[in-house]
Formats: sequence, structure tokens, C-alpha cells
Amino acid sequence: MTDMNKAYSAGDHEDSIYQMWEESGIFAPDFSKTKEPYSIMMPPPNATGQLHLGHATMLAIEDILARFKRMQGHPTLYLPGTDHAAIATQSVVEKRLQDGGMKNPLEELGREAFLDKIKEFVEDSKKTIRMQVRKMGTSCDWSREKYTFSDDLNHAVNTIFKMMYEDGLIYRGGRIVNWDPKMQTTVSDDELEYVEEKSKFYYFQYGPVVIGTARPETKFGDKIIVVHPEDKRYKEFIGKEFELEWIEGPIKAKVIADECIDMELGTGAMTITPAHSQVDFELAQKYDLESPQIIDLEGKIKAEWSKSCAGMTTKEARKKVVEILDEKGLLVKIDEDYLHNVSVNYRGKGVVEPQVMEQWFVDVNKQVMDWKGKKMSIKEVLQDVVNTKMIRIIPQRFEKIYFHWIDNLRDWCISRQIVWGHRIPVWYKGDEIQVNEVSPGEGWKQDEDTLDTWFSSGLWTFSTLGWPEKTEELEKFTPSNVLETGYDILFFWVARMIIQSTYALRKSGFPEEKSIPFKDVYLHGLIRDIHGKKMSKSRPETCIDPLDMIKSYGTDAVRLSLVIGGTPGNDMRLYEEKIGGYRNFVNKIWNGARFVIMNLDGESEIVESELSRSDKWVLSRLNEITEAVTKNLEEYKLSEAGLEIYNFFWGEYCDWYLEISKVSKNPAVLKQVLKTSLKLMHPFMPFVTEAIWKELQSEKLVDEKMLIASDWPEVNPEWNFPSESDEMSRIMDLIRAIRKLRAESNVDAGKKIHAIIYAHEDLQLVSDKADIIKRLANLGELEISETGDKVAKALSGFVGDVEIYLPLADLLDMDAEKARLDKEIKNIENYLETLSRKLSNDSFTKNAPEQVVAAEQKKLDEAAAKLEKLSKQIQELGE
RNA sequence: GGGCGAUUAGCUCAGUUGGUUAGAGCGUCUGGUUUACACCCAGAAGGUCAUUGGUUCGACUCCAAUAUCGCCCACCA
Repeated sequence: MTDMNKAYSAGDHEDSIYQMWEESGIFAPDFSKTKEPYSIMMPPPNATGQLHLGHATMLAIEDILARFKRMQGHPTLYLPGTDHAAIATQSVVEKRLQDGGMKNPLEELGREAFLDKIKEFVEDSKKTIRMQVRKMGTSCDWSREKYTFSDDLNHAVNTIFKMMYEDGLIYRGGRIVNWDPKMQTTVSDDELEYVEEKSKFYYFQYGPVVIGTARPETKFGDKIIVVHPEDKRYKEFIGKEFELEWIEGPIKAKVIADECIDMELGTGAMTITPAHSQVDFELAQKYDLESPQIIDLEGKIKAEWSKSCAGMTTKEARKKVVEILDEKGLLVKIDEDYLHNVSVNYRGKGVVEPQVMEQWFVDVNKQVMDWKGKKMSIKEVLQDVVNTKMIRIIPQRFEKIYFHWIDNLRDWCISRQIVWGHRIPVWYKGDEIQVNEVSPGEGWKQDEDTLDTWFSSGLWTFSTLGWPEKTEELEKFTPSNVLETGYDILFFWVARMIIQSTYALRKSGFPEEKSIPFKDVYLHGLIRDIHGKKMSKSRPETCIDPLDMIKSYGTDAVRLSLVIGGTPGNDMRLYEEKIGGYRNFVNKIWNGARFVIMNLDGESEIVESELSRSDKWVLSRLNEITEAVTKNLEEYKLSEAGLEIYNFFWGEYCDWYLEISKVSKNPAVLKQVLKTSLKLMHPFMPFVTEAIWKELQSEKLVDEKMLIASDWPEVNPEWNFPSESDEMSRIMDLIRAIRKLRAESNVDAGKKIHAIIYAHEDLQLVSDKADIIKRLANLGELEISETGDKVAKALSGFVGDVEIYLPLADLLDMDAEKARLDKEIKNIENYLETLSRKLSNDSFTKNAPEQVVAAEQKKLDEAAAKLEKLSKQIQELGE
């Protein structure tokens, strides 16, 4: 016994244990196992630095599943990696360089040198991430680590781009995009955030009508008034043209009608600015109108539209335009309290200005995907895989949200005007275009843009296994069993993975069921602070750093606190005390094991004839717990699984069984329960359980070398002793009854019980019920003061042939109990009557499905049995 | 505007086919230091399960409405 003399200190064990695992090769899938392979692809953390609680949660959950499946004997692949995180990374590095005095790093360094700077930073970050992932105890296969921007994954990206282009799924076109003037890039719809803002809403006289607008600065080029076709106020104007006075002088404007107009809003008439509004652009396309650019890419008014506002930002121009129109007497009124949402880029929070630009898109409606014998669009495939349960989303309610999202899905803009990312594999030479991984030859120039980061991370589940090569690993490990991630990136990422995987793998000849990226999607909630607020970097006081917590409380405690008490899809609050609580549990396990090891003397087998009541009880409980933990883990109820074993180990094994063992012990049972418990706890708290296992090993108490590689426990039918459990629950009833008696009556319960302990012989509670005696003693029900306060002494006084009989009826409030039973019996009698009426009804028995009738019959039988039991009870009470 | 979720002990949360007396951890209070553990042990107090109505023999659980909080989507001239 070496380390076990000390209290458990997580920091002393974790690193060496992790190293032992890693060196043993256990993290790699073991193909000598014959069960079906199991795989989880770790959602790659951004290579921008720190691991946060979201990552920690993800790693804890995935690692629990991976360890569980590995112990069950599945060749298990848990594949780690990092994401190059295009915009996020570029802006971090940009900011660093700017802080170092560089104004525009890209211009000053040039594309290549700037990319080198980013690469350097990323390599650094990757090291940090790897270290932090290890700290969490993650049992992932480092020999297969991937990176979303490595050469092989770049090849995969180029390949799928080319395939999609050739299928007409990828096209180039002028569209309204969300342009972020601050970061000089486009932003996808999903990356938009809306900030509510109170601003002014202006009414201007525009020829014969009054128009309402919140953005006067875009109105320089407006020549079209749109009204609702049914609007009586404007019916006479529809289709007519007017000459009118406007910002820079007289212009001509035309009135058109479209049903998209809301008659209630403003004056029911508006002018359109196609180049700077999604809706206006769609209208312009519908009616074949021009869409001139008013605001340039810097977010400033173009000179050609206005001398007075040229070069002004939109904010400045707004003021100026209002002034001008006011001077001309065209300003009708201003609403001061107009509430509306402003779109901002969720990275960097720059206000987005819609612009018309040439971009690359993925067509989500074109029916070219080869799916289940039909040609389907991306949208249809996305719907099909979830509709047909090929992919299951947990919790299920997110399926609804998913479908709703698909219904509103527009073509996916995949080009980004940044340099850090997979470069678009398109080459231009004059008017010619070629899609190719490498330059087609002299004089060809590559597209300057890069791809949306989600376009490449969408390939994660299969590019990491070697696609586009048809590797053996791809064959074995797709689809992965579960994708575990936060619900906040369901659309960003999860849906994109389905698109990319189904398309690419079908193209490579895989059948539909092997083309999906994963079978289950497990969505965890966000981790919030104690007040329910989002933890954010801008408010460091709300942040809990998982690594700090690991340092203070150990990895096992951190993992437990992230998993227990959380349910999929629901946010969870985390606070330091909670982690501290689980640290206590870790310590409890250590000490419990220490006690057990001290009490073991050599090898011993469980012999049924030698089992005491408490031995039988603890073994049958162990069976129940084994079953419950296994079942809950299979069903992704990690919190429940963890709680089961937590309550059993602490509340029953330690507090009860180990106490009894101080009086009379069965080393074989002690050891067995410890061993099985360690296995059940291992996925949740790998370090402390492995540390104890090492001790058992060095004492030659277990055969298997490492707990991580041991077999998952199974229920042992020989240990089911149901009658004993029943008896235990009866004893608990007695204790409760005593308590009640004591509380409610002024009878001297202690004396009474003391007396009857010797008086009866129904319940033969012998030595192994010492704990009962102890409990009674603690309740003050036993007069043990003569032998001193030492429980041990008290126990030794009672150990022997003590027989206790506590007739229930003596101890209960008989009238209340009778009333309760009466009521219950009445209920059941009514129930029986309803049921039998139903079953004797011919139209029911003939028409209802067989199973339903059988179920009803079963209910009837159960109720009848219960009635019998209750009647018996009430009879006993009467006696 | 559309949708989703939450509402259970002082706090943080569990509680699925509806079924005896609704659970846990923390906190509070009482008693206990006995060589596994005070990061402990034995107890106690604390609940009209948000409100109202409905279905049912029986509702924390199912249905409807309301209230409060949170989130998502869309629109926002």
C-alpha cells in the first residue's frame, strides 16, 4: 500500500495515469474485438486558444460514451482535432498585429506573409488545445488527430467543390449578401445577430404620396413606389409615373403594386432600394428593375449620388438627407420611438449593410442528389434523413426546429472575402473559368476568396477518415454513432455536415444508410453562471475556466459537475460549490476503497451459503444499479446514470454496507462490489477509479491491468435476492414508523422498542442488522448509554442473537392509516369496475387491436392483485 | 408576428409509457471526532409541484387557457 495512506489529491495522479493510458495504445480502436465498431468524431475546437466550459462539457459527455462503449467491447474510435475557424482566427491574429502597431496587417505583410503569421499562431494554439483536451481525461486517439486546414482535408474540400460545381449545385451569382463593412467580408444569414435599437422613423412627401422610412440615406436613387394592390388610398396611382422633387433635385418615379406590402405599416407606401435590402432586391428581380449601388463597401455614400453627402458614413448621411428634405419642405413628420432590429455580424458586432455582390452559392433546391432511387434536392435530403429516423436528434423537440429551419433555407453563400481558409478552387483567364485544385496553366488566376468555414468543417465526419479515398476506416466508421455538440450550432454545422456527407458519400458509391454523417445527434445545453447568464469573455467575472477548476478540484469533479444535473438541450448553471461537492465524492470513493483494501485478506470467492442478509442485499442492489447505469447510458441519460451510481456508492455501499462490515464482514462481497462500482463509475470519473484500480493491482486483488481496458460489468442472475430487498424495505418502514411514533405521540417510544426487541421472533434480525441497531441508537430509541457512546461498543453489545419484532400496527396511527387504505381501496374498486365494464363490452373487445385488449386485461389483473394486497393490509390493521 | 422551452424545498436541479407518503446536492438547524473519510457520520426543518379549468377511479405527469422568465425563427420600407 503506497499512495493510499494519504488523502486523494487529483493532481498527484492525473497526468501519470493519462500518460499510462496513452502509451498503452488503448485509445486506438481495438480491432481484435468482434463487436460492431463505435465512433465519435470530436467537434474540433477552434484553434484560437483557450478551451472553455462548452468544450469541457462536450469532452466530458463524449468521453463518457466512448469509455462506456470501449469497455463494452466495441472497437471504439474517438477522433480528435482542431478547426482553423476562418474568420474567428483571422480576426484574432489581425487584432494582435494591430495591437502591435500594424494598421492593416494584410496590406503591409502581403497575403503569404500574413498567412504565415496566422499559421504560426494556429500551431501554437493547437498545442494548447491538445494539452487541455488531455487534461480533461479525454480518451481520444491522438494518432488519428486531424486539422480542418491540413493538406489532405484541403484536397477533400477541393474535390467536393468540383463535384458540386459539375453537378450544378455550386454556382456564381449576384445576390444580396450581408456585407460587414467593418470586417470587409460577407456574413451568412446564420451568423447574423439582431440588436434592438430605438431610432427615428421618417415620413417624407414623395410626389403624390407620403412614404415612410427608417433609412433616408439609402433613398438617393429610389425611383419606384410600391403599394398594396388592394389599398384604396393609392389605387388610382398604380402604374403611373410622376415627376417629383427629391434630395438632389427633380426625379421621375413610378408606382407599382405588390402584395408583400403591409398596408398597416407606415403610410402603406414605400420606395425601394434594391441594392441594399433583401426584400427590395427580390422585388427588383421580380419586376426587372435596376439595382444601383448607393453605399460603397466601406459603408460610405458613393459620390455619384450626392455632392453633399459623398463619402459620408450612413449615419452622417442620414442626418444630412433629413436636413435637405426638411429645407425643401418635404419632411412630413418624424416618429421618435421607432423600435427595430439592426443586423450585426455575430463576430465583431459590425453593423451589416446589405450589398449586391458576386458570390459563390450552393443551390439547395436543385434536384440532383441521388437519393433512394430519386433525384432530390439538398433540402429534400435534409428532410428525409430526419423524417425517416436515419438520424435521430436528441432531445427530439429540436427536430421541429430543424424542419422549420429547412423550410426557410435559402441558397447557401459559401464565399468569404478573407484570406485565412480554403481558397476557392476556381481559376480565371479572361472570360474562361475552370474549377481545379491546381492552376490549369500559364495565365490563369485563382479566385481571391476563401470558403465559408462551415463548408469545410461540414466534411469533418468523413474527410477525417480519408475521403475522397475509399479507405477501410471509412467503411468501418461511417456513419459515426453520435455527434455531440451544443444546440447553438445545430444549423451552423450539424445541417451542413448532413449536406456534405450525404452528397459526397453517395457520390463515392456508398449506400444511403452509410452516407449519413452520424446516427444520433446529442445536443447539450449552454453552461451558464449561477444567475443564469451566459458566460462571456467580455464579462470575465462570469467566467469559470475549466482548467482553473481542474487545478482546484481535479478533473473527475469537473466532469461530474458538467454532466450531473444536466439534461440534453437544456441550459445548465454551474458554480464552484457544485464542483466542490463532486470533489467530495471523489474523495469519498478514495477513502471507501482505502477501507475496503485494508479489510481484504487475500483472494476470496463469493460463496452463496456464506452470504448474510446484508451481503445479499448489497449484491442485489449492485445488480439493479448495474442494469440502471447501463440502460441510462444507452439512452444518453448520463445524468441519471451518474446519479444512480453516486447514490449507491455513497449512500448505500459506504454509509450502510461498510458500516456493517465493521461488525461482520464478507471480504469477497466487499471486493466484488468495489470492483463493479469502479467499473460503473469509470466513464464518469476515469482518474480516481483508475488510481484505485492501480492499488488493487499492486495488491494483486484484480487481474485486469487497467480499468479503462476492463470489461463492462453485467448483471449476475445469481445475485438477485428479491425477498431480501423486500425485507429491507420493510425495515426502512419500521424506522420510519418509529420516527413517526416518536414525533406524534408522547408514548415513551424508546422504552417500548427496547422492550419489544427481546419480545418477538418474527423478524429475525441478527448480527448483520447492526446498522439498524445503530440507527435506532442514533434516534435515541435504544438506551445504550450504559455501554458508553461508542457505537462500536453499543453494537458489540447487541450483536449476537438479538431478535427484533416491531408490529407495524403498534407503531402507526391506526385511524389515519385505515382511512388512507380505505380511500385507496375505494379507488381501486372503482377502477376495477370501469375496466371490467370496458372488457365486457363486445364492441371494444372485437374492434380494438389485440394488444390493447391484452393490455387492459393486464391492468385489470394488476389492479385486482393490488386490491387483494390492500385488503390484507387493512385486515392486519384490524387485528 | 410564428415557434420552442422553463416555472417543483432558501439556492441549483432531477422526476416518461398517469399509480401508495414528490426526490437529490448545496445551504440552515440539532447531535456526533468511532483509526476509511469533518472534503465525514446520524438526524431535523423546509413543498397548495406557477395559476385556473378540464380529462380520469386517480394528475407534478395528459389537455386547454392565463401569468412570468428565457431562447429560436421570420419581418421590420
